[in-house]
Amino acid sequence: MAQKIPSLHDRLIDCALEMLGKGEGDISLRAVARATQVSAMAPYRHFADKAGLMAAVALRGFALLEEAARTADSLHDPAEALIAQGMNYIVFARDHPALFRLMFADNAGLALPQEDCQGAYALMASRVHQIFPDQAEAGALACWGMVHGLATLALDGRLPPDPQAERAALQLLVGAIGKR
Amino acid sequence: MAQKIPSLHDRLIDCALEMLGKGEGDISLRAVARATQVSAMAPYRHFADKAGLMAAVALRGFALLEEAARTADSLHDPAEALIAQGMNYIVFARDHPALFRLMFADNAGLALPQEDCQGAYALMASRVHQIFPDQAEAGALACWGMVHGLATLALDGRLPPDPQAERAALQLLVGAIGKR
DNA sequence: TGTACATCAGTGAACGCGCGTTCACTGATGTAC
DNA sequence: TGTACATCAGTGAACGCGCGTTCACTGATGTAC
Repeated sequence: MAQKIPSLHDRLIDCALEMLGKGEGDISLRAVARATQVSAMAPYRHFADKAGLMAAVALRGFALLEEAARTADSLHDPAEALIAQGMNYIVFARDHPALFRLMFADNAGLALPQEDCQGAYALMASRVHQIFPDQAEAGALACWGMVHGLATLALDGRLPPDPQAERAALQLLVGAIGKR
Repeated sequence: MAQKIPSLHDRLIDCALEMLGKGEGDISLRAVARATQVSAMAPYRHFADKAGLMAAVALRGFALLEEAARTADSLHDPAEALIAQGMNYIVFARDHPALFRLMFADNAGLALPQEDCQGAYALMASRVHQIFPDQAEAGALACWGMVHGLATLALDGRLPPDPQAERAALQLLVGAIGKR
């Protein structure tokens, strides 16, 4: 069977992801082209402009984040599953700081289709709904907010890396929601 | 009595704050100099480099944030005071998006003295301690995380502006902490 | 009081840089007849 | 089967831009004697 040769379109995204993975914060279109061993102009065959490429990269990021959330969600106990989701969210951010930042960079700039960015959130909201249907909306916002805040603070060097402390904070919220 | 004439040092900071207030995200050193009606080189008389000026601006931001927290903290009921602090934190971010982003931009870059950035957090932590001494640490992290996360998500256009929803999320956490 | 000198805040021209993007092009591949 | 043409992916030189920063300078103010 024929080996699938990735198109330049996909290779550019892969290279950009890899560069972000190496911690380079601001990546330029030219640098991505360079890393892909292609001329500076080649990306324009596949993306309208730099923002187009970055949007595609961010979408891949959201898919990865959703995957991480789905893995965590496989736990049986609902509260444990919710907490695991949250912890994975934070781990994802720590593991892919530059990508995470790109994904949540001011939405107005990239204008991604909303439904593609909400997989992880939807999973979280559905667990909250299961545990505490009375205040599902506030609970989901609370969870997402806390988890996203801890992730952001960690990336910005405002928190000592201490998963136990983060888990304790999450448990406080989830446990409290569950026990009311 | 002599009118105090602000030095260029202070005027540069003021101008930078004003530019950030107008929503300009990335401000260049040259642009600040231009706005202050001074040559591109003049800032170097007062700051070692661009990072030096930005650090000074960020510090002013932290002072403003602490002030906002202090105002909110004057409420009598401890839980109400804590919630008000959190709401003011979010309001501050919405009112000064570019400044807020600068303040929390990757700490490694600016290297601000830690104690000058923690006024608002300390106030929050002390209320949490008052309400729930048993788990003061996890509670403080939970509160800060949630509030910072909601603020960040709001700035990045991920949340519809809905203070009631944010308050409900906060109440869920604070109420739960208080009632255990 | 006058003079000589040091300090200080700000100027203005210039540097080198990497960037996003434009332009006209080349050569390979597909397709109609 | 051959030929003529269109399409497509990629090249490479060049553009204009704003940036942070350097450099040598100017002119005003303070200070020692």
